[in-house]
Amino acid sequence: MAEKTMWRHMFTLLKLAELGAHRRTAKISTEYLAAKMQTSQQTASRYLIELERKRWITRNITPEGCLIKVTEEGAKELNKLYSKLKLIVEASYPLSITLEGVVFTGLGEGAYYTSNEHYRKQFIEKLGFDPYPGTLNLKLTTDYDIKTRSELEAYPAVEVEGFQMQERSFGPVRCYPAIVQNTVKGAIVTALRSHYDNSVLEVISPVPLRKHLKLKDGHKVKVEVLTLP
Amino acid sequence: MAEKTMWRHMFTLLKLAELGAHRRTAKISTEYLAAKMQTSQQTASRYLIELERKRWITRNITPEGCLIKVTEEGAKELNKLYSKLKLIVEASYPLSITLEGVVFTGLGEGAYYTSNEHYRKQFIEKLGFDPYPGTLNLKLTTDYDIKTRSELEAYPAVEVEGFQMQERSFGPVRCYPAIVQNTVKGAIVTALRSHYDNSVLEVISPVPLRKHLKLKDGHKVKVEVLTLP
DNA sequence: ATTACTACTAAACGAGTAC
DNA sequence: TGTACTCGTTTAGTAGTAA
Repeated sequence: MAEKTMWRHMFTLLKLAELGAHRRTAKISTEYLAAKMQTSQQTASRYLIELERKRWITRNITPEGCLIKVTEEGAKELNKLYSKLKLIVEASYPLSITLEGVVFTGLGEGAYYTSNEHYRKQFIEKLGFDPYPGTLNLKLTTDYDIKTRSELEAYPAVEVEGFQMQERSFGPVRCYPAIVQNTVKGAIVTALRSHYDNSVLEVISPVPLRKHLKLKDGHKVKVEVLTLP
Repeated sequence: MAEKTMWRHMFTLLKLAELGAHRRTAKISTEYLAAKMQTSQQTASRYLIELERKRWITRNITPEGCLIKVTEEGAKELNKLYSKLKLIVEASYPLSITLEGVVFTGLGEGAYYTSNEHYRKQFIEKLGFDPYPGTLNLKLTTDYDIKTRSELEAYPAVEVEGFQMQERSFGPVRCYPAIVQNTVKGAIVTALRSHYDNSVLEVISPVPLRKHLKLKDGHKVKVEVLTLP
């Protein structure tokens, strides 16, 4: 999903696969491919050269046309696209939801909870990272964000179990993996405390988010919440 | 699968769906989309305008961004791509195989068989067309084509049953829907007669292929054989 | 903040053609 | 036949900016 040419290449690969070059060698001339792709012979030729460079196909050029086979790597690309589409088409909830909120300073209890060994152990195991002590608090301001956040509650989450410690009881926590400001890995946690209503988002991350993203109170932050494992 | 811009649009639609605009309304600014697509804000804006024109999405432009939802029509496009990929990725044999052969004149028995009511009835029912009397005979000349044709035998075919008529017995026929010269609908039929070996391809079609495609003996013809229903 | 226009630059395309 | 090069043309992409 990297370069810009990716989609032309993906399209070409798909066409070649349709024409029988997936899992077997097919004889496909540049002109034939061009007709199937509704482009010129020259362009089809260029595409094949590019795909060969990318190692998505192997070619054996003969006087009657190219013997083309999609490589393992090429097949992997088709599979990746297929999986992505499968999730989108078959899932009943979106793959990701982006929320935006304004940074504010909380009561400082986040550090206590994220440092708690019972929670921490589960975060590491279930989210794949050791949370930096503390949570980043975001206030959702628009109706859209508040509405969207409440939609989120219905989607499956990573469940972190509660526990009893001495005479205090710690409730269960629902987490969603998330990407903060399109760059930093983290998660949003809900019901960690009951102090805040659902116009507040609490974000944890392996790195200190405020320092790392140079955030101050009042800054706007985008969080892309991922709903599927 | 028509225009050239199709793939840019498909890519954009897929991204929007990933960002949550599938089956729900998502707030996605042109700048955010641009970052996700690794392009400029202006280009993302253009894409959205184009998608809206195509009615693949609906937009509600607000000062904080666009409220975007993929339309029914857009969802249908995603589904189409998904189905196509599903066939390619999950099927154990290719979707189509293209063979090339040289026109030659047979013994003229094809007309007798294709006109036979027992066969004809089944062709109409199972292939969806009433065959023009006669078959187009193609001689496969290259090793590639002969080898590919024999691969074909292993793939599921449309089975036309044999029958007894008076004292003669007519054998079963295996058919594969096909597209002749990239334009004309038809089918290849095997075992209609045992006179020819597997370096010969017999093609039937609702139209008179020789006349329709202005074919003479010795002309090369490409037949795209479809392996799936 | 946004979106999207205009004017320009960069890239892709395809006709002609060599091999 | 084939493929793929050069090169002029067309189209896509972006910077600047208005609304």
